[in-house]
This record gives sequence, C-alpha cells and structure tokens, in this order.
Amino acid sequence: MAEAVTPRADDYSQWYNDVVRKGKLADNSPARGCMIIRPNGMALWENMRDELDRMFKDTGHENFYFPIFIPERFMEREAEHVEGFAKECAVVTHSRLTQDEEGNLIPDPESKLGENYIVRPTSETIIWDTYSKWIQSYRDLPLLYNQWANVVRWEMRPRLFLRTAEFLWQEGHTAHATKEEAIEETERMLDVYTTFAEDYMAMPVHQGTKSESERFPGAVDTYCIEALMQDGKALQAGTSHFLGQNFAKAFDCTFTDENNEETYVWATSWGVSTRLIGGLIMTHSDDQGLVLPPKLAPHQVVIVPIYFNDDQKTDVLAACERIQEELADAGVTVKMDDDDTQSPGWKFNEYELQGVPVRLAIGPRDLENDNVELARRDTREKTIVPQAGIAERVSDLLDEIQTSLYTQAKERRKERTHTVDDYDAFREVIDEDGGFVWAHWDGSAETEERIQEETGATIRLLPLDREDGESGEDMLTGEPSEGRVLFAKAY
RNA sequence: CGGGGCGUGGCGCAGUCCGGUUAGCGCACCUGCUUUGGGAGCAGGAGGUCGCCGGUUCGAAUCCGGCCGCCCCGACCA
Repeated sequence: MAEAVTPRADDYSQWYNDVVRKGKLADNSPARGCMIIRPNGMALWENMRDELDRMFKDTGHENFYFPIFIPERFMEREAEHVEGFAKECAVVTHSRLTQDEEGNLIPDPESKLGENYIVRPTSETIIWDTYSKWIQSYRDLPLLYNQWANVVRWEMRPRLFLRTAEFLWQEGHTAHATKEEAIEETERMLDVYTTFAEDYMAMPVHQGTKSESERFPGAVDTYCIEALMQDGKALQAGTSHFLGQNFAKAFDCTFTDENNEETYVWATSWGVSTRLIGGLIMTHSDDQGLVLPPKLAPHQVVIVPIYFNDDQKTDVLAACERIQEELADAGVTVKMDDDDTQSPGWKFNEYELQGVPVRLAIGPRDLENDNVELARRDTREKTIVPQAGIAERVSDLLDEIQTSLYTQAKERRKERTHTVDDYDAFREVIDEDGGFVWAHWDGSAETEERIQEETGATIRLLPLDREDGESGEDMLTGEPSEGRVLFAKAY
C-alpha cells in the first residue's frame, strides 16, 4: 500500500492533503497559493453549483456577470471595505511586457496604466457603482442578482480549497426599497445555504450572526453558517450580509419612493465558495480517502467487471452494461470501468480514494447466481444481492448513505459540543477536545480579543434567537451576558 | 514578516558531512508473456542541465559566495 492515505491520527494536515490529491480533486499549481482543480473536483463543484443555482432561481434570482477588474478608486469609497480588503489585493498596473537590457521580461514602463485595476476580491464596489445607474424609482426594486465568478485574495497562508489565493464562488447582490425587505432577503439566503449544507452536503451547520470583529467589511450585520470539522475546528461555510445603506451611500445609489422622497437603497450580499469542498472533505472522509454524499458525487455508482478469460468477459460485460442502463434509467449517475489494464483490486482502491458512494462488482460467480456485489463507501460494507430489482435497491442504498452521513456528522458534532460556565473549564475543553463551546460573553470586543489571545478560540456566531436564551455572566469577566454564544478554534 | 525544513528522472527519496568510475533506489511509465473477486508477477526498456549564477580544484550533486523557489509552524485572514 505505497499509496495509502496518511491516517488522520498521525497528521491531520497531511491526511487532508492526501485525500485531496489522491481523490484527484486538485493539485497545487505553479502559481503560489492557487490550485489546479482536476476534472473530479470540478465535477463535484459543478454539482454543488447546479444545485445552488437552482435554489437561487427558485427564490427569484437571476445571474449576471461583472468584470474581474475593479478600478482602484472604487475600493476607496467605503471606508471599512478598503480597510478589510486592501492588504490582500492583486493590482494590475501595466498592460504589457518588454525586455530590459539584460533580456529579462519586465512590465513596460511606457504601458503604465493611467489608473490601476484591482483583481476583484469581491464585487460590491463595481456592482453598486452600476446599481446607482440602474436604480431610479421604487419601481426598479428589488434587484435580485447573482454571479458565478472567480475572485482573488492574496492570502499569506493558503490551503487547498480552504483558503486559496484564487477561488471560485458565487456572490449574490440584491437591492431593496426597505430595511425590512433587505433583512428578510439576508435571512432567506442564509436558509438556502443551510438547506444546501444539510440536505445536499450532509453537513450539519449552526446559523447565527458574527460579532463586530468578525463582520464583513462594510456590512451592518453578517449572518453565517458554521460547521464542525473532524479535528474539532470550525469552518465558516457561508455568509449572508445585511449591508444596510453603506454601499448605497458610498456609490450614491438612491431611488424615489411612492411618496416622491429620495432614499438610499438597502443592500445584501451573500456567498459560498469552493471552500465548501474543503468542508465536505473534513466532514465525511476517512483514512481510506474521500467520502462523498450521493447527492453531490460526480458518480454515485461505479461498476467493476471481473473476469478471468474472454468468454467470461463477454458475459460479464453484457451483464454490466445491462445493469448500467437499468441504473441510468432510474436516474442514478453511474460509471462503468471496463478498463482492461487495471485489476479489479486496483479499481476497488481507486474508487474508494475517489469517494464513489456505491461500488457494484459483477464476476462469473455472480453471473451464475444472478447476483451482484454491492459495496458502500461510507461503512465499507459489502453485500451480495440479486440482480432483479437492482435499480430500486441501489436508489434506496444511496438514500440511506445520504441520510447516514448526515446522522453520523451530527452525532460527531454533538459529542464535541460543550457548554461551560467557567473560564478554566473553557480553556481545558478548547485545549484538549476542541469542538464547539457554548459560553456566556459580555458582548465586548476586549473580552473577545482576550479570549482569542489566551485560548486561540474565537466567537463563531451569536445564535439568531440569542435574546430568547438564558442570560448569565461572562465566563471571564463576570459581566452580564445576554445569552450564550458559540466558540471554537476556526479554519 | 519571524522560526524551522527542503530543492537530485513524473512522484517520493538516498548520495552531500569526508570532492574522484557510467548519479542510485522505490513507485509510476513503455514493450512482451503470464495475470485479474482488495493496489499482480517475471523479463526487457526509456527517462536526470543534481534549483540558478559565480568561485575553488586536474576533477563539484558534494566545498565556498550570492540569488531564486517551495513546504511546515506562527503572525495575518469572510
């Protein structure tokens, strides 16, 4: 087993990298901090994208596309936004290269741009500049748009999928006539993300809002979903921002309402990225490699034929093709691997590394008894079942795997979720087990910062119904707390 | 930006301390035969400016100087 995955217990980071690379999802690229998404990884992303896109359209949104370049002056318009993003922007300053005296390629000084362009780290600025032209009247509202795009944030320490200098994402940008409507939209999209995470990714999440220090630069309120990874660290899986009138004011975007009054437009933005793939990996995968939920797997089933001579080959392949068709007709995405140059054993390992939810093997033994061998990736259980009714059986099994992955993940989260009242206990839990910790917080940024410095844990979210919860005293300062908040070390 | 590690066929490494045949090994790759129900075996084969530049030397992967790049930990970070 020279190509086995490093066990999680030995080195979690190495395990993660192994799963990504051996699952053929992505490679490091020659461009620092960027990744090459391989066909397997892209197919997974496409499935996620297609499902999310459907959900966005079902909630009334349309897609558009804005340029990758943002005029530098736009970034200056919203003060907090500049501060948040300025230190991780790639900047385009020249339009061509030339050679110096030594023959080295350099940006041609004569091609220096009159104004620099920023490679978008997010598109609020250029979009709100345009919205100010599109919106005049309340009749123009709301605008409910989304774009699928790549963005660049020059991160100091990248990790495949979790934090890359360039990543793929969607960003929704909506404009509303009233504050209430904008907040409603912000919450609606948070629910969309929650449904997607739980029903499709089989990844349980908590909903909430960010503390001020973790808020999106330029937002009034940042809503988020947070998931717990197998190593006890939290992953922010999606965010939905209520932007208030901040960007409308920065880009002078007003409209005339029913009473002929000029008012600034209310805004939201919301996004999820290829980071979700990192979350998917760290939620379900094991020491044998990738484990994918059936609803998102590029192939739900792989068929592996087994034969020892040409006569058997003919019969086995015929049976495989028949079953492949039967499964495809039932709406199952199925791949048949009839590659003659690899052994069945090699294929078994390969598709486990790739996380294919169900493997179906057919050999001479099965043909004699009209059976097939079914193996599920999540539990690695193998069963011999009759060929008759195979499509229904496989469909049921896929449903069961989907449900089971979610149940297992939720169970793991429950085991690693703690409630503490005492700061010493808090430190001990964070140090030894990690995981989520519900604790009281006095609401001050100073306390939050001190806890982060001393323990490495941050406030992941304030629950949406925090004010309905029990009040108490801050575990560190003893000051009054309006309710427990969720702490964890985070990616 | 601070601390640590590493650059040698596609990948992973040995060799470097102590300079000296034709730079090795495992995996992967190509050809042939035998194989195929959990990463097959044998035989043959191809593939390397030893990160880059300069220096020392009869001779440099190895010693010296400079440069570049990557990885890990930290700081940073939707």
